[in-house]
Amino acid sequence: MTPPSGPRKGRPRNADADGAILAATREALAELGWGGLTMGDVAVRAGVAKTTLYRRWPSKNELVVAAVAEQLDELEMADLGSLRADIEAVVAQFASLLSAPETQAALLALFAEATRDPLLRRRVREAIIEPQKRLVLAGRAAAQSRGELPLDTCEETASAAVDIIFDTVAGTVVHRMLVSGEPATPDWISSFATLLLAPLAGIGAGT
Amino acid sequence: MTPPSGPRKGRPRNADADGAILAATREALAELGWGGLTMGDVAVRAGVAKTTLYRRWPSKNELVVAAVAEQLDELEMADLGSLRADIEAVVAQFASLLSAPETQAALLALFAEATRDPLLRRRVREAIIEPQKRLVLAGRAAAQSRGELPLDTCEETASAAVDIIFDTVAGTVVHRMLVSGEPATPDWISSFATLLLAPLAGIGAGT
DNA sequence: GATATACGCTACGACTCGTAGCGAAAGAGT
DNA sequence: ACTCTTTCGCTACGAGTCGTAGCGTATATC
Repeated sequence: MTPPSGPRKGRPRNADADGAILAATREALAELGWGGLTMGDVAVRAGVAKTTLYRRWPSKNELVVAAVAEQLDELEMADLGSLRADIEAVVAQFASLLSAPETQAALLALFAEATRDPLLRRRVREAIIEPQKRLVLAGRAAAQSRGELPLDTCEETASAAVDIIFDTVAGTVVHRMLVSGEPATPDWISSFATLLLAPLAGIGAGT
Repeated sequence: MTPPSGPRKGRPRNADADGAILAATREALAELGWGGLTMGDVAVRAGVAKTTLYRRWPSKNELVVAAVAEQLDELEMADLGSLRADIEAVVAQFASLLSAPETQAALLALFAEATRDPLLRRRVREAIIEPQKRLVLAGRAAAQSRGELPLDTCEETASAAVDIIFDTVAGTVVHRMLVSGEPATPDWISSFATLLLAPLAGIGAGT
């Protein structure tokens, strides 16, 4: 995407431009959608020439992948001392991110294009989806160290559990906020955490 | 969309064309994505002139809404005698529909465009999302009549429950199949049903 | 028949993608 | 100080698309 290591000779790239372009991309995507997003418009918003965009990213697809990936890297898993609190915190954080119109349109538009372009789909998985599974792994590990969850007995089972938990959390929150368009209120988050904890914590362990 | 009631005079519309156009739209959307979908291509696939498309739908957006809505109306809630079986059946049905590339690209592309266009979003909610909540309502009613679930005590609570269940089921399945790209195997469906049943059925009722 | 609509075809203006060429700017190496 | 290399902004271009308009023709009702 960007040159592996900064070029040694010649005029250096404007360091501020990358951030400005990615922010402009998310902004434009939110207002205009994938179909309405034009490279010329992004260039004007970012205050650079259109050729500068193509000098740094090879196509619209790659530009949008970068713009969305940058946004989602903000997520963090807190350790608040209980599994329920951790779940509610990360869901709230995720929901807060998804409540920004920039992120909404950007994420969905990208997923949509990815269904047709296998290469883009791979890039989305690598750059956006897989990195976020770290949240589930961190939350599980913390809960296990606190004795809230049993330790893993089988590597394969544990991996499958991480996948299904990730699908459920990400999918449900995304669906509620982006498709149904309902906000994730504290009450809703609490209900959802209860739903998640029941099968995880076993009989009598939830609160 | 189509004239409120058939015109009384003049040449009637070709009745077969509507179906052919909608099918061609889904097919083209699957192959080319939202960005690659062209009205001219759809017209060729359907064997009609481009002007015929615009005579029946005012824009690409409206055409795709109609194409996807038609596809999702196929879903039905079976009554198999137990809540678990009903859930697994409807999830499998939903997953089967979403495994078709036509539906995948169509749904996501539409959701993405809907995030920017409030009017389109309303049309999507009315024509696609809300009608499917009937599945949750039917499943709950059947389970209540079998004594598997308690009867509703509060109208408002029941409505919120329907919403959260719908978000969770639709969101998780959509996310797994469309975003992660993993198939919904019988094992996965069974695990997911367990996850859903735990909070619903209370202690000791699941299997 | 007269009327009214749908149909297929072709052409059109406005717009976007991604590329190419230009002169100028801003650094690194000698 | 001078050269070399890369980036920058600008303008223009070919190919392709959207959505519309006009034409002649087909197929129905009154």
